[in-house]
Amino acid sequence: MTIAPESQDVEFDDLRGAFSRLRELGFRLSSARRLVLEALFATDVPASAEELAERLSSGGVRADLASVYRNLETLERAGLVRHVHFGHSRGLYALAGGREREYLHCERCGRVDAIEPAQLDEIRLAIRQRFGYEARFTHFPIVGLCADCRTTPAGP
Amino acid sequence: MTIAPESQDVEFDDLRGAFSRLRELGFRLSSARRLVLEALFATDVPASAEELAERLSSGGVRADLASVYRNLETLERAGLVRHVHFGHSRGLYALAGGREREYLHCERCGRVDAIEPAQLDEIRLAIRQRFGYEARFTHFPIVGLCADCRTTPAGP
DNA sequence: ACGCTCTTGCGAGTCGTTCGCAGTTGGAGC
DNA sequence: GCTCCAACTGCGAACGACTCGCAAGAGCGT
Repeated sequence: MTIAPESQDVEFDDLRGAFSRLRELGFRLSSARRLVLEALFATDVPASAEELAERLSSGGVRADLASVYRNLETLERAGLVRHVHFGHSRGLYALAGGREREYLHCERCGRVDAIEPAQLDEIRLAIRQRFGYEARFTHFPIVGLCADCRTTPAGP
Repeated sequence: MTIAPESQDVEFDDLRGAFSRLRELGFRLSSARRLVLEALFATDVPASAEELAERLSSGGVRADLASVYRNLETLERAGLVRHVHFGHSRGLYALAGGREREYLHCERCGRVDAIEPAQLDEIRLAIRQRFGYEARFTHFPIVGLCADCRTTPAGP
């Protein structure tokens, strides 16, 4: 999968905004869809499809994993959601729009820093000037050694 | 998978160097192993495990895909090989050491630029100063829009 | 309230990668 | 050069993370 058709950058700051954005694009606001969005608005930590499915079904709503995947794909096309990969882990889903973050990941200790896109603008600019690319660290994080691991002698 | 135990950065510039590095670490130089390394030295384009397996068997050597994976893992532990991911594609393997490259990937047109690590040092420095991370774009590339795609109106 | 379509649950399938195991082989030591 | 044994191999089966096909169900414009 690459990034989907409709997914221009969208701004929205709350559930309502996300809902109406969905409708604008002609998608239905099924209850599963609504609940997935609510679950994502309720946390700042990216969640896997499985976690989201569990959250829904523990909230009393039947939630088939395949449907959760289909819904996440829809939400991603609508520009409301994004997913990230850390290492070789499964995809983790988080809100896009005003809630979008970019990530730094330490490959030694597993630490993840979620940062506001604006904080990366300087680096984005340097990359653009040197290589012509407008970079985004949303799907793949910036990977490396964090300050602690960098200064600690390589353990096993 | 994260990065493996022995895989400190290693320098080596030819097959011999790679062979002796392997032996130093107590790994055997099986013919399959030798051929995988030869195949990687013969190209600059990262190759999938399957492609490597085919290359071996078309060279007359039986090459089970599972063994190729195991060998690539060994070579990766030895610091001789790395693998990259572009988008959601399978892992692609390439030489490390003096032949190591870092990557830029356009998420719109699929273009990949392989660049010498030194060319990224300025950006690496900026990231380290701001966030403390020593970044490496070897496992995950820098993802974004290349200059062409950036200036072309979004097509479908 | 109706009906067209979009969505859903379920079961089965795919793809890339890994595992278990029994047989094979590289290479250190003689 | 031969022996021996841990390291390696092929094979088949398993794995996790998705994805698909289909028949049944549910939004929502009218």
